[in-house]
Amino acid sequence: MRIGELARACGVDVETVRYYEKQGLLPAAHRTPNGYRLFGPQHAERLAFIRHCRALDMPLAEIRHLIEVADHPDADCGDVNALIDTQLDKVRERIKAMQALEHQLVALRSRCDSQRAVEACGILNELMAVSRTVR
Amino acid sequence: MRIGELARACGVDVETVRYYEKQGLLPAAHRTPNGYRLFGPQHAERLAFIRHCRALDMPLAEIRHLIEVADHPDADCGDVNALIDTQLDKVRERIKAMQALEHQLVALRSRCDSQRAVEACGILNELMAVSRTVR
DNA sequence: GTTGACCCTGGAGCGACTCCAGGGTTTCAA
DNA sequence: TTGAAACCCTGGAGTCGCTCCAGGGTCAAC
Repeated sequence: MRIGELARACGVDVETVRYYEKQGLLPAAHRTPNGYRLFGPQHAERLAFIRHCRALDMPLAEIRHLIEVADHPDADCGDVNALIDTQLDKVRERIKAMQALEHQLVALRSRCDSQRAVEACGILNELMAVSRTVR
Repeated sequence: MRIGELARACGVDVETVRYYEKQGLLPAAHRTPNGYRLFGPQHAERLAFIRHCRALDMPLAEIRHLIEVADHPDADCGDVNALIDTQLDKVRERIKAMQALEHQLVALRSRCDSQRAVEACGILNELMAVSRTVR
């Protein structure tokens, strides 16, 4: 199949497919005589695998690692477990930070609920006041 | 004060201060005869303001907007409210996505808890299986 | 006089794309 | 047969918010 078909099948942008190929995450496609890329089902499978990992917010470097491991069926899978654990830790940390952020924004938002002059805006005053304490 | 002192006072990297100045978020500093930047307390206040907004994960463009609004005390503060609301929506959406991610990763991790050959690794098998359904 | 801490500029690098210019090819219909 | 739309190619620049680097200058203390 051509690049557009592959991209559509996996819900990816055409440019992204080319990017993955350039980065070596996707094996280089065959070419038609006019230079168009030709992909097979194994490309689609790998692309879907990459997208699934990306949906889990793994960086490309880790996905590359995972692919390498998967290509050596005799190796030990401890690496994979560790990788998932690291990823899980990162995600949990980010959730915590985001929730703290949410609380701060809610508190900030409650300082001003009406349309007034900027001078009297509770939000701006709050932001400014915090700045002043740091000075 | 010189750039290092300002940076230390606000817990920012020196490079970051120069970056903000170049981006026009911080007004251009005065210079000593030898070319060193000289900052006043109003610079420190604005830098702290920027950092506080960044801690709330606002993009620099929005902070720039906020600064412009704050510089016109007669304007209406509805913009500020809307900006905070947008920010809050974004953060909440990201929290939801991150939580879904966490669940997926936990489910994935539970598929393999021992050190076995990659071939039998539940995690890799799961990732591959999902890829296959997309094909 | 030399060591170390500080300052300057301009430019490159990060991650994961996304977009663009400037071309060629295929497919379909009028 | 012509022409338009949809597809494909490459190489390179742009995005965001920094961070780092090379290659220099300045200044105070020992």
